Amino acid sequence: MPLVDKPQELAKALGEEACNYSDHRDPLNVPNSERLATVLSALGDPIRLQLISIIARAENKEVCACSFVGDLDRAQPTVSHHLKTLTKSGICKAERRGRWIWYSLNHDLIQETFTELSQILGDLAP
Amino acid sequence: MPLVDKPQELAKALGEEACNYSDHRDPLNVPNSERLATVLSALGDPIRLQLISIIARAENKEVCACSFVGDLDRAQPTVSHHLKTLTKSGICKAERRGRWIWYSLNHDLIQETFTELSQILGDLAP
DNA sequence: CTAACATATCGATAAATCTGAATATATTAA
DNA sequence: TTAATATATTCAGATTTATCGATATGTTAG
Repeated sequence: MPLVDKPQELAKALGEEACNYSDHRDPLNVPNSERLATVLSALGDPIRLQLISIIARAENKEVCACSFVGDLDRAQPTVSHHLKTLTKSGICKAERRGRWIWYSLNHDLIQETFTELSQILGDLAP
Repeated sequence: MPLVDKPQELAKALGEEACNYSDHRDPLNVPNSERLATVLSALGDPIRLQLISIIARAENKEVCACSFVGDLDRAQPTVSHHLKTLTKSGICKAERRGRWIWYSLNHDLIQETFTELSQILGDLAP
């Protein structure tokens, strides 16, 4: 942290090339950054990305939990743990039908997350 | 994990409503899921999202490291740690100029990540 | 060279996360 | 009700991550 309030002005006064230290007003606020981070960190795991990919490729866009375990090199409680992370973050919806529980993607949340990230990043997002 | 190979066929044979257990071929492969997860988990932290937002909003799309510390409620080594995470994941580029180090966003990587996620998710991405 | 500054790294601690064996819960079939 | 099945939860250990004080490194000014 600079020891003077506005080092760039001091530097200019001294004829130096200075950093562009400036007040960054309205940066992404803390609640929004935390909400977004919850979704993005839920996406940021290889097993969870594979789970999501399996759901997205499924015929009816929903997959029975029993179907995941064989495909992912993880034990059943681990898969269940990751499904819970996805559900808690809002990325997945879980619906019990009889003995089985079906997982599907929450399109709206994912869409919103993409949009918000695009806005934060400015013109570089798709 | 089902104890029979194809529980849905067994169930149909028995006249039950069964889950749609099926082989999910070519799911997102492990190396790709790990590469994507690295970028997404780097994005999935409130402090790092704020860092990114500050860079994206900066006049020249680059920010001197000295400028972050005052804005984020974290000590200098913590900010440096997060900047390293962003740099190692490829999201940020760091360039030293004189005494200062300037951080900018790697537009290409972010663009590619968005695109890959969109492909995985099918038609629900922007 | 020395001092001042900007930033990174080290080291230690606390907290969070991943993993799976064992077990509990919920549902259905018999 | 009992057995079988599908899934979640509990628990514990291992690994990773976040945090920051202290310190090291690199740069510039004098």
